[in-house]
Amino acid sequence: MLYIDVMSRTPVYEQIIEQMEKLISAGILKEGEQLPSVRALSLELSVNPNTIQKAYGELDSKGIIGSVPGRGCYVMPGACDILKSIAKGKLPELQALAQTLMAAGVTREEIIRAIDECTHTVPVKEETK
Amino acid sequence: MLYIDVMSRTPVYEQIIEQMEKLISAGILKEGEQLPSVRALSLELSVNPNTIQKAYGELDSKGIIGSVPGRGCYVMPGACDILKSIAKGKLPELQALAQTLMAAGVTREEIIRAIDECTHTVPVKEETK
Amino acid sequence: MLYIDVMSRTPVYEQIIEQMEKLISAGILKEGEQLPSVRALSLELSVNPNTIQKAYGELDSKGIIGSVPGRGCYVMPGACDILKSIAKGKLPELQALAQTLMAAGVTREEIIRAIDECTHTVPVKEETK
Amino acid sequence: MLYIDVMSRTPVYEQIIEQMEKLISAGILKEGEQLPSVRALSLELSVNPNTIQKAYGELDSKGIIGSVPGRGCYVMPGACDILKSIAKGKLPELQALAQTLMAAGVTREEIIRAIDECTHTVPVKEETK
DNA sequence: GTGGTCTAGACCACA
DNA sequence: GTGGTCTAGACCACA
Repeated sequence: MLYIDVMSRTPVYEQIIEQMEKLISAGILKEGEQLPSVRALSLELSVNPNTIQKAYGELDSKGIIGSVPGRGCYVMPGACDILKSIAKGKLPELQALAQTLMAAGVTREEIIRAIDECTHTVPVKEETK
Repeated sequence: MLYIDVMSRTPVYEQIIEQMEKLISAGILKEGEQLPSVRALSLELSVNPNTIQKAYGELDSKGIIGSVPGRGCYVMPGACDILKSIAKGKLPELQALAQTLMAAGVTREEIIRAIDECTHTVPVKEETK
Repeated sequence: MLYIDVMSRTPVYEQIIEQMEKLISAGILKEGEQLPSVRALSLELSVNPNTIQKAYGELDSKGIIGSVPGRGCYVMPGACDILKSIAKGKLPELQALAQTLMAAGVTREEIIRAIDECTHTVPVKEETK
Repeated sequence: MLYIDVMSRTPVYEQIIEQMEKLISAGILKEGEQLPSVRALSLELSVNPNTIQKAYGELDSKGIIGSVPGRGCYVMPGACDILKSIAKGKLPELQALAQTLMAAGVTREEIIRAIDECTHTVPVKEETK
């Protein structure tokens, strides 16, 4: 269900958070649905339970999942809305990056083209490739 | 000339690198021009000389500045081109961010609007404000 | 009769205790009256019988209900008085909370207003019922 | 500076959080000021560094302190405002408690008296300080 | 020196 | 079985 890149610079617990959030935003993990248990996921990913706990803890404190001792962790109702508004909160970060690039001489068009490239993974119209 | 934010999470040496690079891209520090000495900058910013050394070292290894033992550091000819191509190398990072935002439901238009906002600080045309 | 919130962080058996106690304090379950059986309530709430057992056990050990093996559980005479004195025993908890809030700058008036708000659900004057 | 009650039911890391927050709200730890380091506090309180880390991590994610790797942790500007608004967010909890007490027969007056008792540690009249 | 991440493993309350 | 807390201790980047 999840994939961990041990060599990556981004911490394991963040990789887990990111992937869980994508699964939820994509509707693969639905609101109200139960997540794999800390121990189960720890075994599946060969990662220490504490690391899973940390990831789940952060998702919980964001209000995206609710963790109920003795029963498990669940996707909270409203999780998708929260995720979208958190995402909007990251626009300034993207703005900062864009500004840096443009300060170095990259043009607006080059930036937008890059965004469109990575984004139109799904064909838009007649790609006669 | 430079400003260090001690509370910031980005390491001091990176703050220095970023600002130096902006000064060079903007043509404020011209190619061939001499940089402040490690000691001078360390005093001016109240920062450990090692930290300045590290920033200059990285700029040097990128080929943006050249340091001549005994005489000082100079902006290398071609520095601006290097900076632009490094900037282009950061496009994937921006793509990753954009993808994350769109996965969470932020639209292409919201993203482009954000980029334009932060970017058109310089008046474009008739601002009848 | 009772409602269980599976997503809640307060344990199921405590939810049952709280609601039973409210029913008794409110006089809906009168002293001497019989409670639903462990099995019946377990089915009605889709909850493990052990959990009901635990809730009833705690009510029993507080002296609020009495369980007669083979015949069922009954609200004890004097239950309301016990509940009131237990409630008074929780005043320190409320004091602690109030102190925390005031330490953070919330005023006495804001606190009292909040208490009055949530409390005056029942009309204050002339109950010509 | 801090006191840990090992026998308490409230987790050590929460005791640390609560006390730090009180010190900040009270102005004893001022905004911008540096906190004791993770290791120093861990030694002083005879508590595992991870536990301190967890406490500091939560304060950081609330925006009350900022922790800068390699340099230390600082009280963030605006910390007191955040603490007050968090405190206001706890009013519903206090309302719930008050409702429970009143449902069991405790009167409004008994509750307010309790709050005043614990609260008037500071003399009420003529502070000719 | 500073904070951050992670593993290994114990023990707890709760279901 | 579930999640939560904590210790002991390693290793990392950064100042």
